[in-house]
Amino acid sequence: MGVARTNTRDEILAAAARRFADAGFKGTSLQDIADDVGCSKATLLYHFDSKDAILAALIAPAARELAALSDRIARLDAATARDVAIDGFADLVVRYRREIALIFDELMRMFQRPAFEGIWPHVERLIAACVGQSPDPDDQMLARATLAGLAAVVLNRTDRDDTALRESIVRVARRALLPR
Amino acid sequence: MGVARTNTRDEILAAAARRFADAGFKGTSLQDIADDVGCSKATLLYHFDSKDAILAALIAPAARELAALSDRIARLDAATARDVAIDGFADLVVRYRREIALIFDELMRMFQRPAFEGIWPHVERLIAACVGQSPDPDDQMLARATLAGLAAVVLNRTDRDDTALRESIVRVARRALLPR
DNA sequence: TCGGGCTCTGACCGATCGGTCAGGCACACT
DNA sequence: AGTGTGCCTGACCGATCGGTCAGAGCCCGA
Repeated sequence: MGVARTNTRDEILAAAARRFADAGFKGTSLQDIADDVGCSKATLLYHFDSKDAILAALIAPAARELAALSDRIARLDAATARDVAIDGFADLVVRYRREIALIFDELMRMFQRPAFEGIWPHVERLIAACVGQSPDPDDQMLARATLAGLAAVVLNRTDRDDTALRESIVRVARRALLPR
Repeated sequence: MGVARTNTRDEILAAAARRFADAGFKGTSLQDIADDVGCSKATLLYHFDSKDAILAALIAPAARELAALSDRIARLDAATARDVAIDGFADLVVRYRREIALIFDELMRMFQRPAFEGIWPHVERLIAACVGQSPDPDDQMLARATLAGLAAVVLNRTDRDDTALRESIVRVARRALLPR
C-alpha cells in the first residue's frame, strides 16, 4: 500500500533503539520492532539488509566519534595523548551509554539466569569491602570499575604461571584501591 | 541400552565445559554436548533438569567459594576486610577464569558481529594512550581494567547531570591511571 | 493516460532449539 | 524365573526466528 510514511527508516531505528534497550539485541525479534513501528517485518528488511544492519546503523554515530578520537590521539605526544584519551573516553562513555549498554546487555542478562541466583549480594559485599568505609562516591565508582575491569582483563590472559598472574592482580588492585 | 558408563554425569559436565568455552552458553546446543559425550540429547535431560541446570552445576564450585569469601569478610573489621577482599578476589578470578569467561562470553561475541567491525583498533589505541609509554605490564593491565570497568559502571548510573558524571569519570580515571 | 519505480505486505521457508514421552535394555535382588 | 529399577534412546512437539519472494497499492513523470 505504501502509506504516506515520510521517514520509515528513522522510525525503525527509533523503535529498534527502544526495543534493544528493553530486551537486548538477541532478545528482540524483527517482529517486535515491526510491531512497535506499526509495519510488517518485511518492511524492516526492505529498509535494512539484515537485523545486524539495524544494529550497525544504531551504533554508527558512536563508532564514528570513537574513530575520530582515536585519530586525534594518534597525532599527539604521549603526555597530551593521555589527557585527551581520558577526557574523550569519559565524554564518549557518557554520551553513548545507551549504545554501550547494548554491548553489555547479554552480560547483565546472564547474571539474571537461575544458575546465578543469589551471587549478586556476595559480589556487592566484596565491592563494599574494597571501598572500605569511604563515603566518597568516587571511591565507590573506582572500586566497582576496578573489580569489573580486572575480572574482564584476566579472560584474555593465557599466562602459564597462575601465581604470578594472581600477584599482579593484587598489585594492580591495591594500587588502584588503597588510599595514599 | 544403558551401556556400562560409570559416571555419565561427570562426562556431561566435562563436555559442557569444553563446548561452553568454545561457543558460549547460548552458542552451544544440547545436541552439541550430547555429540561430545557420545550419548543422546535425552540422556542429558535425564541427568539434569534443564540446560540451565548444567550451567548451574558448572559454576557451583565458584559460587560456593565466592559465598565463603563473602561470609569471611563480613566478620572482619574494615581495614582487614579490604585486604582479604582483594586477595580473595584475585584468587577466585584466576582459579575460576573459565567460569567467568562463561559470563563474559556473549559480550565478547557481540564485538565480533559485523556491526562492530573495525572498532577494536580504535579501542586499543585509546588504551595505549592511557598507558602512556610505560613498559610495565602492570600499567597495561591497569589501563585495560580501568577503561573496561568504567564503561561497565556507567551503565547502572541514572544520573540526571551528565556533566557531573563525566567529570567524576575523569577524576576516577586520572586517579587510577596517572603516575604519582 | 500510461508505465515505471518506490514502498510495503502476507505467506512461506528452512533451520534451530529446549524439552517431553513411551519404551527398551541390562543388571541386581528375591 | 520373575520383577523392579536405574540408565538410556529415538521420535516427536511446539515455538521462535531471520530471511525470501511475488505481488499489490501508490505517486510521479512522460
